[in-house]
Amino acid sequence: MPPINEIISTFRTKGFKITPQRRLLFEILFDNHSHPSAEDVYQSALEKMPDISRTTVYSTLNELVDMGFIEAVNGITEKHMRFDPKTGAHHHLYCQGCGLIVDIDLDISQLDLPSSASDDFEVLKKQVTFFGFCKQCKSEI
Amino acid sequence: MPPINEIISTFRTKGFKITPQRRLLFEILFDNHSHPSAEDVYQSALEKMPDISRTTVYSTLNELVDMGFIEAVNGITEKHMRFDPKTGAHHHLYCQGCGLIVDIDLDISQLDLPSSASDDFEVLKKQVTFFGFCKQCKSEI
DNA sequence: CTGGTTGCAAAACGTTTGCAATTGT
DNA sequence: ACAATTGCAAACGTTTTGCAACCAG
Repeated sequence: MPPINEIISTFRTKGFKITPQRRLLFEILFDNHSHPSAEDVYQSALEKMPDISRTTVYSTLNELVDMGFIEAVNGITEKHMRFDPKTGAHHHLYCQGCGLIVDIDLDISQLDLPSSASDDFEVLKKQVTFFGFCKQCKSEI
Repeated sequence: MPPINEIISTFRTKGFKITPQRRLLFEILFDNHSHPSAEDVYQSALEKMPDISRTTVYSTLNELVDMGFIEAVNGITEKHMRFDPKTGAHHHLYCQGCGLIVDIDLDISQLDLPSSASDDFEVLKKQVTFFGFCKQCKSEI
């Protein structure tokens, strides 16, 4: 996710308006590495703006995804979507106990599809997910 | 997913009964590499058993997952869950156009968490997903 | 001013649950 | 016979939508 000023200019360029709600949501997401769900973002927003609605949170998240400023996290099986302001190539570690997601930088440029599959498929992105348990969850089993 | 006989014995051993519905669902899933959703399985089942209910499909899928005979596919972000009768370590290729999922056998034993992360985390499984477009979807863009 | 935005309530979606009737063993 | 299973309908949690009032530019 780029600096908030850049997001604001892009929104204005596209004819979107900058409301206090959107400004707050940009701030909540900027540099946020917790991979929050929409509900998490809504709860954070409520602290500073008690009248904000879920509708606004969902629609702003969708706008940010459409513009490529944030991404939905792939690779985990949860009932709700989680969002990631880190948009470059990276990977994730996922704790199956508490749902913790940690960004992992790892070079997998060597890793490629077997040629049998790659002839028929154009790969745009490849991503590794590590599943397991964090220190705390491990100790609670 | 092991032979259907083996699944049936395990069900019986656990005190579960073998109904025509369950038998049909086992057959639909056995050696099925299409990574179907619950709805896909339900639609297939309807063809042979027009009165089967979604409830039965969902509960049988859950039982099979609990017993480890099938797995939920992780690595992709779709609104519905997809199931995989192939349960050993393997990877997936996912077409963002049509939702095609193809099993990929790939050795990633060399691929590990950076030590910074691995100290605090017990990795049980690591999985690669290749995102992109299949031949057909590529040509339709 | 005026079109984009908000927030409410209601709908949509996949999935789960409570329960009475039915069935496998 | 008796517990397990089925199928219906209703509930669930997350996300989307229709719409009237509101507000940023």
